[in-house]
Amino acid sequence: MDIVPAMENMALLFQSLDDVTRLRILALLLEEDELCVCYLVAVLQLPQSTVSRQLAILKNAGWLKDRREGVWIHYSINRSLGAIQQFLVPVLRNFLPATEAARADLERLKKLPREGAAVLAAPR
Amino acid sequence: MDIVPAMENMALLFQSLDDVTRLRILALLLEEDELCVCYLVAVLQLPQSTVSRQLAILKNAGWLKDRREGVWIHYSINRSLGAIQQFLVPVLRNFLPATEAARADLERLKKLPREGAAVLAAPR
DNA sequence: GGACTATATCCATAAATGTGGATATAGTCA
DNA sequence: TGACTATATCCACATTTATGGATATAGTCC
Repeated sequence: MDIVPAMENMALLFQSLDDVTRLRILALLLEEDELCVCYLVAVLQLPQSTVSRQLAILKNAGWLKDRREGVWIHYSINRSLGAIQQFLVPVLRNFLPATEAARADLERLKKLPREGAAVLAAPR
Repeated sequence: MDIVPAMENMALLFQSLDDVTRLRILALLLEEDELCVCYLVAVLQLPQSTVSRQLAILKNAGWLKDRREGVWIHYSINRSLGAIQQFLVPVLRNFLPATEAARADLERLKKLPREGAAVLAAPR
């Protein structure tokens, strides 16, 4: 990783945003501080393997950070983003929440039991 | 095309930026008002079919505009960009020219005979 | 019309990417 | 230890995308 991002890295960064599932995840995490994978699976209504893979891609691209708490792994927006990403966050904040997909996801999230409560048969 | 861009369209927009060749073209056209395909082929040092195809993708994504002048077709940045693209242009302006690839391309462009002159056996 | 050139499109192929079920890993609780 | 759960990773498959040579299209000049 150089000081000046190479063009190749810029392309990879944009590539990390070219998938609807990834954008849906980012839209959710721009609103909610932190979400565990099981919440995301419930909200996105996609197979767990799919969600997990896309989370890994976003984390790998530097967008996300994860934190383990027992069995759960919570994902959140990385606070120390790269230079380009810092420019892109306002773009995402401006346009993602206005999309129908993001609106529907947030709606679904609000209907779920709050953090700490069991979502999908969480450990007692 | 809705007033509010759908998430799918956002993904497609980012996808149009996920290729190094396309970023190189945009970097050039952010500096130079207009360039014909033959110039781009000479500067990018790629097969004409490859350049032409990527130009079509950028044009289709709304980034570029083309103008025919005889046999030549000149491409330039579309001045009426979509809302998201208007946000993205400053990002591109900030980061693309600093890359080594863009610097080398501009260098190569400066060494070519100026517009109006023949580049590669242009018609007399 | 014929020769020539710039550009777009076609085509077959190779490489990359997404998908979701199955499996592996790791933590919790009794 | 054993049962259970959350998450990551594996795998086979389908889809998409990029590539560049070949060909088609269209304009220019004689």
